[in-house]
Amino acid sequence: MEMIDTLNPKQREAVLHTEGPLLILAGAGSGKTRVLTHRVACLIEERGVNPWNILAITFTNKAAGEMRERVDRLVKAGAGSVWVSTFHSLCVRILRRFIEYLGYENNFTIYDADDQKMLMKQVIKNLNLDPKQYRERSMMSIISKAKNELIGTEEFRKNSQGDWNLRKAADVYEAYQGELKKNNALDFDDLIFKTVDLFRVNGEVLDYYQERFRYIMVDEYQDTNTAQFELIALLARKYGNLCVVGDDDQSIYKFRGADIGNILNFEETFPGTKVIKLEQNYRSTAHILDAANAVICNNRGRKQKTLWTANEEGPLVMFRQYGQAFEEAEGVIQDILAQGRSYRDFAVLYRTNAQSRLMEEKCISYNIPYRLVGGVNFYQRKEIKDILCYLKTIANGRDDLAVQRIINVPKRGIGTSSIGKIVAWAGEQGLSFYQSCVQAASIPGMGKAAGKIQGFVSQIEDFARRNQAWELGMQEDEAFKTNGRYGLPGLIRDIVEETGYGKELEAEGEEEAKARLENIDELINKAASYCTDSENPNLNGFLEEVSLVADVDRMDDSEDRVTLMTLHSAKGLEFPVVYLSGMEDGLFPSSMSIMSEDPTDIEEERRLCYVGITRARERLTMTAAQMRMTKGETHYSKVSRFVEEIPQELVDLIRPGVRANAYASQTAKYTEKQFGTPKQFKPAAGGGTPGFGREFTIKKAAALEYGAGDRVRHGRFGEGTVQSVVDGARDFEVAVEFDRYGVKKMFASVAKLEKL
DNA sequence: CGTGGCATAGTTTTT
DNA sequence: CTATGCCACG
Repeated sequence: MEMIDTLNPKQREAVLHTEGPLLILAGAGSGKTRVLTHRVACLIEERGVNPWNILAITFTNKAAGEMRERVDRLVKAGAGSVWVSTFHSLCVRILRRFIEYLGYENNFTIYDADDQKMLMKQVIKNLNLDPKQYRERSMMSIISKAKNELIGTEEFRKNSQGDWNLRKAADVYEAYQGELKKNNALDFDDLIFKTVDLFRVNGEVLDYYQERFRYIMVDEYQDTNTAQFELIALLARKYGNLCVVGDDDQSIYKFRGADIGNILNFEETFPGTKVIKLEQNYRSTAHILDAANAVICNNRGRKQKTLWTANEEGPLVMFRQYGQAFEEAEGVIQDILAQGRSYRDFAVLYRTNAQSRLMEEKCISYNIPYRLVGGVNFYQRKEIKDILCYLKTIANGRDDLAVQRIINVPKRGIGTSSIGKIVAWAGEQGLSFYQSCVQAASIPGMGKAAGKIQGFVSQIEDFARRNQAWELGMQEDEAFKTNGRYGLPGLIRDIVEETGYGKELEAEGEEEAKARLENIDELINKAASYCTDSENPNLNGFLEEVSLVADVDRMDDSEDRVTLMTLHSAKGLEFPVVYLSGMEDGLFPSSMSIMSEDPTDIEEERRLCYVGITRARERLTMTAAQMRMTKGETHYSKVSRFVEEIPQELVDLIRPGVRANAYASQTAKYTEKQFGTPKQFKPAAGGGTPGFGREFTIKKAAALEYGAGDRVRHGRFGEGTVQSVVDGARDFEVAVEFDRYGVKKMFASVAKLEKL
């Protein structure tokens, strides 16, 4: 396994430790994906593990895709059998096979946040609760929290004794689950919850998957919630080969139920755990990393570790404060233009999606191509949801929500009163909404609307017939697969045309309608590529794939564009040049976290800041505005406390009325007096080696003039004693105990140590 | 039954 | 400020 030579000792250790529980604490940019992929390779090629028995879990499809690709490249045979998947798609696959044990049908549909909201609204209405007092939002978050904690309806009710409000919430929870079940639907949290449920209820199914997944790896472990933890723990219980990779400093999803305790207590939970820390960062310049460390070390309750790098110092971190928020946006955009590098090298990050607007406007006015991640998800757009609801109705008439959404879109003259009658009839007869539609003629008092409803039903039936013909035909005939005759794209086109949906949009004639039609075209393209890429394309498979995509997943980096996104979306990504905008107290950290009684709320924000800083490879600029409009009011804010936490000497700062560190213009240079020998910072050429962090050119010396025990001097860390010298493949790796900075490891050629 | 106008609430972050 | 939702009128 020659590729092992390219790993550093710690990485190598992590790769070779294949048996038993393993916790890899991987700092930002320390090459964890590399370790994971090599570990898979090691399992298969060195340990003789059947690829079929390996499971790698990630949080996003994008991460899963990247890992899949790299495993395929690394492993010659059998890589395809390794199961690389997100938590959610793993669970969907399991549930599609075995959910009948829980009383659902295996063609269940998956509800997204919008669907949940609609359903919740109905539930609150049905229970005759005051919608002012019981908001969908807060009810949903209570239920979501419960599910993430694996608290089912009965247990929730038990816990709610004594608290009137909680008892009401228990009613809502129960009714909500009842509706979901009636619709044969699961929400996102259910996917995990029900899978754990399944494993607990049915020992055979659990055993089957325990046998199947003898080696389990989990990425971004710090962001797992209780349900996910339990899922993994159950699966790993039999063989105990569980390897988790994470960084407690990058835990940023507490609001979604992520429990940082899962990583902090891993060693206690899994006795005999081997812990390996990856502390060498290959991504960022020393200045960027120092800034990140300076910020994060203000947090308590973290695993002690210090990220270090052998990379160049790089330019100072820049901080710019502007007057108005639009001036901030303007400043960022002009800075981007002034650097004259590829647009794809830049990312502008912010705390809240609302901030994207100003940046977008400036990009448009300066004609800068940009890619917006997040905000309104493609699949949440009205027209896309409409079409998808047609498809859902065709696939599974039991999804009442979907049917109700489209029954009068486009206008068929079926109004709220008719729909009310259908719902009532369905309730009386114990039918689904759609079944009730089928019987429209027998519903009392329906009148003229009955014919219209029947028209709708026969249209759906017609589509369903065509789809069935395609799905059956496809299995016998390869040509069907590639949309040669009909297929999914054809079905969507027919829906748009035959229902009059397209006509209705065209009739509007507005700019917006045109954009909608284009979006539908994009959906058709998506369907076409699904049909070609998928082994066994079918309608349900398509709906499933579509319901599990996040926005980052769709981020294609082939085009040369500036990336705009939230700090949360940026996790796991890296860019040569990063802007952290809106560095204002009250915005980042958010006022919620500042007001909060719980001091760990601020710590979560700080971790978010740490994530943001460590996305940058070469150049980091933080910006803030003194004034910003929110809810129609101008707010004045102070500079974010996180900025203040960065030592002054690391920052090139400009703010109205204040100057420090002799402003050094766009191409930062840095002051000799502070850092000793100035180094020429040369940004590596854009689009370098894909995937793994940038490394600056290293020339290995033939031999070193110093050895263990010698006193040496370093440009930045001062004097120290050499602890060890390891002759690595590419360079000597030297560990030095500095008098003032503690132990640091570094590459000899980069560190340029001077023997005393 | 559909539309247009007005009132109100809302901002964290998302698989 | 903006998006959504509700109500009243045609």
